[in-house]
Amino acid sequence: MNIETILIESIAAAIKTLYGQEAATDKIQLQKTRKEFEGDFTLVVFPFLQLSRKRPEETAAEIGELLKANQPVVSSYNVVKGFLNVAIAPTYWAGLLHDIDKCPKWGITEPTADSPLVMVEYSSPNTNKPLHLGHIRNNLLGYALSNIIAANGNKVVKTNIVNDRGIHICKSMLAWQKWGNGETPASSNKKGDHLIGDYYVAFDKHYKAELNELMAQGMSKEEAEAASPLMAEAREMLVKWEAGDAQVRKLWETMNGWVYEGFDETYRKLGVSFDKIYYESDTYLVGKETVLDGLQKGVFYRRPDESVWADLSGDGLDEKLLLRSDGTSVYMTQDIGTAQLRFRDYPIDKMVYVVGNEQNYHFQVLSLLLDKLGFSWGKGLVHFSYGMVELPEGKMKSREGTVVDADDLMEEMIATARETSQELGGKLDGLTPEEAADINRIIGLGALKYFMLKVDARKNMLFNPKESIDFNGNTGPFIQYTYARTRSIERKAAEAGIDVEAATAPAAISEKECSIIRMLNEYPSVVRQAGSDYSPSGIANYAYELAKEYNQFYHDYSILREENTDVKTFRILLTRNVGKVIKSAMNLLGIEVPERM
RNA sequence: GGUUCCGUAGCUCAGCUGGAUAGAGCAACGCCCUUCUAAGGCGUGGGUCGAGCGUUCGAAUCGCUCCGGAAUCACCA
Repeated sequence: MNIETILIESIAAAIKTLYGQEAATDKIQLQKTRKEFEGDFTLVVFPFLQLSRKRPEETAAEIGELLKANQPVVSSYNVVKGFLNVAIAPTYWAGLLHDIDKCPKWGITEPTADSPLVMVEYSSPNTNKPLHLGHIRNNLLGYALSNIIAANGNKVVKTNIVNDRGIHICKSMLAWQKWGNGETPASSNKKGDHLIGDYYVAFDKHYKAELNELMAQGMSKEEAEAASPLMAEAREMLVKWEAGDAQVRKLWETMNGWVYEGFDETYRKLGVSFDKIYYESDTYLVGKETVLDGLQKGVFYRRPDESVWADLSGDGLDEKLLLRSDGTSVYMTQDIGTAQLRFRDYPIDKMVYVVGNEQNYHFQVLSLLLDKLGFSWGKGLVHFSYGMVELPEGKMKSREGTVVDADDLMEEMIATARETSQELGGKLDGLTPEEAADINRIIGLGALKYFMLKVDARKNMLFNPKESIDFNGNTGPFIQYTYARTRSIERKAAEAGIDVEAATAPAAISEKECSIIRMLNEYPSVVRQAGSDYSPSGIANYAYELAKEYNQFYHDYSILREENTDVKTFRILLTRNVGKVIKSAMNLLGIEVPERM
């Protein structure tokens, strides 16, 4: 039983004894005692004044006195106004540290055979351009979220839906045909996704030139867009693609293949992965079938022009198009098809979509539609809606060339980590160049990942490329640095032949040590909270608080040079578990942690 | 216009199931490397928590009304 439960039960008993009435347990709220006061936990007594009919100070003192008398883990108490601060016996904290040490996966709940299956969709790229800053936020959030959900005892399937068909990819294909001269990733030594992205830009450039020319001949913008031969060719290509034209399909497969190789490299570098990838080229026809099926069942209706609609006015929403009058599918149709396929593949209990908040309305509609179509998880689907990453100039605009490329950004972060460690001097002495490079990679990406994850996902966040991401203060590297210190202490303790297992509770434990153990004790509930709130930032901020607390401890107390053997081994035990929890928290976030730095 | 989300220090952000004097980091200014890793520690300055009203013993936190910003409301994806 954890310490908070023990206290709450004792307090309930104390109130019963003192005032002869039961207090609702949810009224008994314990919080961490603020730093400026003495004690570990604080009880707010205001809610019990009606029962006690006494002044707050008196009430608090009475409860405190009874607690101290009846509950051995309570070593002392003090009262400030209506706040009862109770201190927990250091021996209790010492015992708790041993318990935590014995638990290799502290805070983590492993799934069992009958745990619910949660599918998490994230990333969802288009195959016509490389990944950018916005995708980085998406990928990091999606991956971290999957880990957090899994750590709460769920089976998790990470999935990615690749938008591999449509007019956008035809544009790249057409441009490559026209101006590519057979260029390949190998021939130009360029990542496949970047190569395709370049042709997408090339199309846009030629298309614009064409429009300008047509407008110079006296056409309006709309007329020019309708008359553009280039766009007509792209549309024609899409029709051929849908008809299964062998040549177009061949080109499509080749070029998408290049893109996937590029994406794989980016994903690998970012450290994210998927259990199952779906392609819209496979799901959009299923979506069409599912919609027609729904039409038969009377869930949807057909208009005179043959288009198919869902009427959601009963749910406070509008009418929504599902199939165009020419029978082709729209975005929503594809998502329905993807859902259908997934449901065939897995016994999904809950579906989580990691998609930007610009699509809030889309997912509101999707949830209703899936429910109407009979998907058990439709109503309860979670749209994990995250905010945009903004630049100081505002949103990223590919047309204005303000897009921050994912690969470039990662490289820059690693380069900055390298420069920083060189400036600091002597940091990576005695390591092979490979080891040093790996540490720089871990630190550079750690800075990037933590920067993205520590912010509440719902909020729009600002990224200033010019100021680049910090390595000091509330950052990934600070936490990694603290971890590296704990590992260094452990290594030295092992060299000295100290048996940490044999640590016994020393006669006295400092307040700082108790406070750190209290934080370690909190970890399971932090993980649980993050799981129910879908909040990677909760874990991130906890990891920082813990690292900060340990850093202060590290600075103010000697560990290895401590003379008292009991105290020394106890502090090493503390260190070991701080390291364990930091590592666990960072792993949940998808951030690696270096053994030294 | 309808809907949803966001407004906390100069900047980037925590805190929000109501609780004590609102916290970090960055930036500025001091101090601390003969001591287990200075990517560190300590200190100083910096706030009408967008505004108002309400609920209550108590509001950054809950409710309502404004103000400011973002997203969305396509036979685009």
